[in-house]
Amino acid sequence: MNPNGSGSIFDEFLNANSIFLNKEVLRHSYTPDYLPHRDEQIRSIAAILSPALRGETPSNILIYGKTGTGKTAVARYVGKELENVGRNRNVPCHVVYLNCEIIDTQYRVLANLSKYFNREVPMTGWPTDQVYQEFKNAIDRHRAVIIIILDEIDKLVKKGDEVLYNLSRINSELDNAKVSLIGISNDLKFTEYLDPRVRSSLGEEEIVFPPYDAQQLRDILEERAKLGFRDGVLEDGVIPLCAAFAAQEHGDARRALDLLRIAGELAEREGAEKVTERHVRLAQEKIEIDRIVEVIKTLPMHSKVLLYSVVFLESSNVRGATSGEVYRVYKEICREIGIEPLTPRRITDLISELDMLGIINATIVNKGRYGRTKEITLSVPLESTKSVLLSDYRLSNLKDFTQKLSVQSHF
DNA sequence: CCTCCACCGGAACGTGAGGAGT
DNA sequence: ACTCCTCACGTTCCGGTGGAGG
Repeated sequence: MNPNGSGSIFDEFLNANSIFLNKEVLRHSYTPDYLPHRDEQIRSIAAILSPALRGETPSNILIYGKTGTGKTAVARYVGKELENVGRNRNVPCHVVYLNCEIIDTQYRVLANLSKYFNREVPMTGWPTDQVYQEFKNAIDRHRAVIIIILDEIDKLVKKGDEVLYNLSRINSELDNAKVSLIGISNDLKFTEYLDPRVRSSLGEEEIVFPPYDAQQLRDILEERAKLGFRDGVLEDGVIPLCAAFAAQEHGDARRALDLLRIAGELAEREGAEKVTERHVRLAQEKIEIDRIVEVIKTLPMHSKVLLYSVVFLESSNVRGATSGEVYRVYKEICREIGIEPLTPRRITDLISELDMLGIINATIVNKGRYGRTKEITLSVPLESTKSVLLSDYRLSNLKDFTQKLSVQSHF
């Protein structure tokens, strides 16, 4: 027994009557066995891939759809099934999944593919064509159909379409193996940047995933909730509310699942018996705040200083400061932390950027005789914004600055 | 009705980093 | 190793603007 008089400090959190049965199924990385409202897409992908089971090369496929429309889940699901059936029928099919957001260069794609077929390739160092050769040798030893799923393929294209060109014509250089590609993109127009030959080869078949509506999102959540939560811990309104919030967010199932999971986590942390609509609203708020914090954290330094100027003015009870006022404070802060201020022209652009991001609100107002300017207000919570900004080491010594000037402003 | 404030925002240009080609 | 090109970020310059006050 520890000095606190209980077993372990984790006991309280390991308590048996947890709300969750299995939290993993509520993550969007989980591939469920049943995907509601995607039968049509599953069927068409299966139909396109079915030649693989006769040892023939399936057409390449491009899958489009916004985030959280089930593209990845469907592709992986069909891939898994194909491998299973192939194994039973003794027709070897390999499905390789690559996320191009992480694996985003030609070299890394080829190195990862080689690794999948047990060819160790150093993460860096070899000439690209040697890795390509290595990969071809690795797969061509056996008679097999290989499906390569390239998720977020648009990220790959930004760095040049050479990989896609090579992969799409690899079949003509192979004797035994057959390769076909599934590209997944949430950008409908990304093929515009492609070489026409790659475009036509890659887009032999195109499938669009429409967004889910609120009712469909409810079905999806019900399905996962059965596996993820204990019986009866969800109040009636919880799932519909999650679905409604996510439906506003262009029918994003990922968002809906996040909401449900986070609502559950919040309830659990409170020690509540049930997940209520209030928890869902709190979860919605938390997701929004997390997003803002992330955006602010990754802002360039001058934008941070600029935002801090707005924060400073608002904490001195100046709401709707003009660009001129904000700029003067900004210059002052720059001097305080020893950096060169940018010109007003540049600041105008940075203000517009912050406006676009929804962090501040800038509206043009005419004050007649007294000119024409933008009135700037903060549209995110003041205190949390301030603390995020101050957590940047370059701004950290502004804590005193706030006090110094806010004392002055009392005059 | 005219002026003129205090800024907006377009255009052109400069600069350094990073990638591709050779 | 070298040049060339592109791109993001900034600056300089400047024409434009809606309405309070004269």
